[in-house]
Amino acid sequence: MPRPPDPTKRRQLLEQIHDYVVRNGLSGLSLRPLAAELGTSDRMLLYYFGTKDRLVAEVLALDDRRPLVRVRNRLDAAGPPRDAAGARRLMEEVWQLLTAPDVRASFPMLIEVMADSLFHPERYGPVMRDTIAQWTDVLTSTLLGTGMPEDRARSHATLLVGAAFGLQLAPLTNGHWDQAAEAYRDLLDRLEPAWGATDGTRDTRDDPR
Amino acid sequence: MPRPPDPTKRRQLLEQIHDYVVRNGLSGLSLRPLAAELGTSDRMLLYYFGTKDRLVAEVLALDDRRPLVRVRNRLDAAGPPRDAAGARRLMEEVWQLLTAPDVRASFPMLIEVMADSLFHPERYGPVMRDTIAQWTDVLTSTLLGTGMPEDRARSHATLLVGAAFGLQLAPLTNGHWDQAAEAYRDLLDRLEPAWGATDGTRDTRDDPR
DNA sequence: ACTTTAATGTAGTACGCGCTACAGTTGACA
DNA sequence: TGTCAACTGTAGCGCGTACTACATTAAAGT
Repeated sequence: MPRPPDPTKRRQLLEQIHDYVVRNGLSGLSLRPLAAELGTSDRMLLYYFGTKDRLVAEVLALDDRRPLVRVRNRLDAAGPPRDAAGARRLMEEVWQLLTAPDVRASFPMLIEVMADSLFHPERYGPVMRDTIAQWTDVLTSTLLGTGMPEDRARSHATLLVGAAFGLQLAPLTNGHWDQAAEAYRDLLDRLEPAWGATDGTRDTRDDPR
Repeated sequence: MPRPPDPTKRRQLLEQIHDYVVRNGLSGLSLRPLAAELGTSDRMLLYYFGTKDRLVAEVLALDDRRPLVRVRNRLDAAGPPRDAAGARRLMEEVWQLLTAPDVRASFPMLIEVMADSLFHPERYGPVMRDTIAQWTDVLTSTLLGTGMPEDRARSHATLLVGAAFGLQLAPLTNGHWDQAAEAYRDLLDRLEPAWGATDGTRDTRDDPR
């Protein structure tokens, strides 16, 4: 009901809520326990955010914590790879970004949101619906920069995104992260052999010819 | 109306509930709307299943509707592939099984359960925790049957499962199923080139097209 | 000093939830 | 036909939920 006149405190609160949600999930989120852990009251949360739905929406819209945004920023910053080795390095960096500790920590929540938006597409609306599509697009355009034909770029991007996503699921349940990383590297090796394989060991520092 | 002691009606009810859950999700499942759509009452559901938790557990344990069980049965029935083409055919059949309409329809629920068990591992306990690990094991042993070295078999299995899973997610949100199928086929082509070509001893990666 | 206004506490409302107590109702069988 | 046990409808309990009405504090502005 009221407008939020103190943006910094609101922002700080929002980040704390984000952390809580990442740790505890979104499906059973309840204002009172949340508020209790933040040392405040449900009354205050509603004061600042008006409604639970709006609160959740804002948590999910915390741009600088969203994996897609990070990946896109990184790819944009790097620009199109100049050679095959550069493409390979970039694809490995995508994996690095997606498996960074905080991104990894937010994956359960991300999956939760995806599952929920499959049943209720209107609920988190544009926030999530096209997440994977966006990833695919970002990767496709990057691959296009390597001179790859478009259909192959799109197919590869679809595969890379799907694999990167699916490969995160297994370790989340059983903790075998190395297997997933190895499988991803294996995929890169075989997907575009011209990119050059790192051949198992990881002494691949950038060697610009 | 009341005729039989139990088991058939209970079973029938259970299958209706399964369908409802597949359509409407599990996170917000509520006995009264569920019962209403089945033309009965919450009272009856609790009469037959005792408690909501037990009801859900039984829904998830409907073995013959679980994708993993189907895949395993199929692979068991087929036995280890006799040649490279057989392996390729089997891997394509895995995809077929995982994208069969009813399996596909149950994917959102499956993802939902996985997300939930990431936050609450005890909730669906052994039902789900090792699902992906089991898939990987099943595929690994199948690939071992082709004479592939163990580490490669495990890596490939991890990759195939991860990709098959991840590739289902994108189309669920945007409906581009052909892209996913194509990407999976692409993966098979490149993962073990020997599968696509004539028998021949499997060789390491080199020139595609 | 007075007024305004943002911030917070207290108590409560209306509702949906899982679940239960109790009272029938029905059908099989003696 | 009467009895018993399986089945089912009705009403409601206790609880947690999002959300609100009202009052109070505290500080800033004039």
